[in-house]
Amino acid sequence: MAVPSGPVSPSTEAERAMFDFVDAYDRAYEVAADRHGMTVAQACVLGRIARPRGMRELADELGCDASNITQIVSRLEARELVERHADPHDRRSRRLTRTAAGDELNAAFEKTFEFARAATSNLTLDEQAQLAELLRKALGRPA
Amino acid sequence: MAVPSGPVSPSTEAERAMFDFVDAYDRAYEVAADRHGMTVAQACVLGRIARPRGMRELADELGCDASNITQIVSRLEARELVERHADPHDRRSRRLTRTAAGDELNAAFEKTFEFARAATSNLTLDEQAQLAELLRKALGRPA
DNA sequence: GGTGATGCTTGAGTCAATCAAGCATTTCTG
DNA sequence: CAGAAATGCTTGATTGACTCAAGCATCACC
Repeated sequence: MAVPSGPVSPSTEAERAMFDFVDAYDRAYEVAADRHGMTVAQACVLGRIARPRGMRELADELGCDASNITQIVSRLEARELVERHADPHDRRSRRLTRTAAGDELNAAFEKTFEFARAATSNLTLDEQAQLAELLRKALGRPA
Repeated sequence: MAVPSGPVSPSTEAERAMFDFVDAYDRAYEVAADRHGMTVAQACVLGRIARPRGMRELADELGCDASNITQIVSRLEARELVERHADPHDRRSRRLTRTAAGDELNAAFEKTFEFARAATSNLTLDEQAQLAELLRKALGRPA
């Protein structure tokens, strides 16, 4: 089930458009992950290990418990997509890296998840800039 | 963990803005559900029972197995938020309805999930219309 | 040099989700 | 009309995500 799967009683046309957009994005992400034999959480974690990362770091970024990351990383490690290395500066910490296979799978995933590319390709450059600005403004985080 | 929790190597400013927007939406939804003692899936299902619905119907809409709906509805039913009634026209089928408590909780949830309202309130009416149109166009589903 | 914080893991438990079976009912078809 | 196929839902088994509570090792500080 994509999250949150559709409109929540949107009251305006703009709200409905936002809901539909988010819904389409989430579903596309899920489909892409699945197509590469990953869960959403796994694709999400794998994607973040472009550079060496710590477990804690990822947990904070994703807003979840560290033990959750332990578990997800263990599954990725079992498939030899990521590796846990020792951190030379702190022996409690782990430096996560992607293996070559992990890099490959991640690239394949991103290629499959063409949602954003498709979305932008439906817009002119001007429109893209406009959309970006409006989304930022809507979030209350002006560029 | 919000899904999909952040950018997937976005290559353009517009793509990054979309990612951030979706991420913020998903997180807000999760927080709101949690605040009312529901999971994302539960809030999502509850929200769709504004009018009587069948199990199959919901499963199709959410793109998941019917047995998944059975399970989620059972939890909502245990909390007396929804009820399963017989369908007079098809005795295999169930007509799901919200109880008064279910209506109330759903309303409270929607009030808490102020994401869309907040987002639109950051925009002028003109900008809202523009955003809606751009999102539709990006999705390739012109209004 | 001990005390407390920090980074990670383990174990127990809940929920979401899928698949395979199975039951009851409806619908189609010969 | 009767038998076969399809449909709507549930159950049971299994996997994964997620949380919390504990615990271990290491670091940081006073």
